[in-house]
Amino acid sequence: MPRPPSVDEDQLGDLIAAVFRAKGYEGTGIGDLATASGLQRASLYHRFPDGKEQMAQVALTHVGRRFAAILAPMRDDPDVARGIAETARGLGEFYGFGALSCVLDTMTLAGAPAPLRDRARSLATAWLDAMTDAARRAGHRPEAAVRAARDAFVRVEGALVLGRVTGDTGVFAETVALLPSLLVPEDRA
Amino acid sequence: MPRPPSVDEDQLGDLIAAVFRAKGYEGTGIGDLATASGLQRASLYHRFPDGKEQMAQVALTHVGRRFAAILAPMRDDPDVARGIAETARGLGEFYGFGALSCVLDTMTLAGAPAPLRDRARSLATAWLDAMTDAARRAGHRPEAAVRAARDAFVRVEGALVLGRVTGDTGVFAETVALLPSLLVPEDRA
DNA sequence: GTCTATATTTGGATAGAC
DNA sequence: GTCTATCCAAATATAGAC
Repeated sequence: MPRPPSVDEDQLGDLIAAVFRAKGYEGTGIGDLATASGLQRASLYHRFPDGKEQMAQVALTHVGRRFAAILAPMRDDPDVARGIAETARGLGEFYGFGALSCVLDTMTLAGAPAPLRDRARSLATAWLDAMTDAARRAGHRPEAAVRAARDAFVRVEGALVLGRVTGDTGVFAETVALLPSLLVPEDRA
Repeated sequence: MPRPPSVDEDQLGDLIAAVFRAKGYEGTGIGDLATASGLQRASLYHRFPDGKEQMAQVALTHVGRRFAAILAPMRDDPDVARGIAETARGLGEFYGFGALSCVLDTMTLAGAPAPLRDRARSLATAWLDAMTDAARRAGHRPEAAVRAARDAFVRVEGALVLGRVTGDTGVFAETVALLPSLLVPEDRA
């Protein structure tokens, strides 16, 4: 009878994604993934026959699923402002309140395989589109909504870099707390 | 008689820094640096006997010098607002108008040697301090100056990530153009 | 499906001639 | 100071037993 996996697909995706997002594509070794997952390297190749690049794709897929869940309130809550606030909380938690990095940053350095970079771009676009749409529904004009979403993206990514470089996670915390005021117009907050 | 170097110290620092900033520490190979510099790998080891980590330190030192020059107007110009505007232009150019990455981002991923991360932090601190000081002299109160500087840092770094991930460099251009209004109080602009 | 053991390639680093 | 040639360790990937 088939042997059950020692870690299920989703757990494995989570563990792998954590390594890639901290160390980037080239900085991540199969040994790092083995250590993080509790599997031997050969077992990882059994799960992902196409090797490291496939493992990285799995990491991005996992992040995409996590992100979709985080963005859901902003997209679905009839009270858009409340949904945005809930999504902001989710983002804060997802990024370890400023202590973690973003795969969109760390996995897109020059040297990463083009398919990975493409996938990262589509993740970024999905996130930006979701914020733009929410800002629009919250009362922003189309142009202002696009700008607000870009601004939110820029501030989150920049605050994560600041946190990693200086060790100060406070700016990220403030940034996340500020997100609703960015995406919801003054007079609708 | 001693043979003159085929590339001088500063040129070499520039070429090496360009590779590290694009590919990060682990993503950069000695072969990449050799290709970029036109030297053989062994020649790089002659220049930098302590190997890759020393080469990365040289890259950071070079970036530190470039940065000092870019920050000079903001620090020295008696007309602070004018100096800030000039520094902003310098930053825009240094980052290839949004097409390049920042070493503070790419060289600080988990896995980079601690001394490198320390050096990157001190570079970031110097930049933040310079902006804080300028904002203070431009008329901001101490607390507001600190916040303005952090905001400027966050926006620049975030816009560079956005540019790398989505290919859209326009946001970085806008960000740089906006820097003076961030660092100079409304009523002093 | 996971493991131990191993093959193969890459990459950091060195030796020594010129 | 730069080069060719080489060493050696690390990393990706594979083979085959359980």
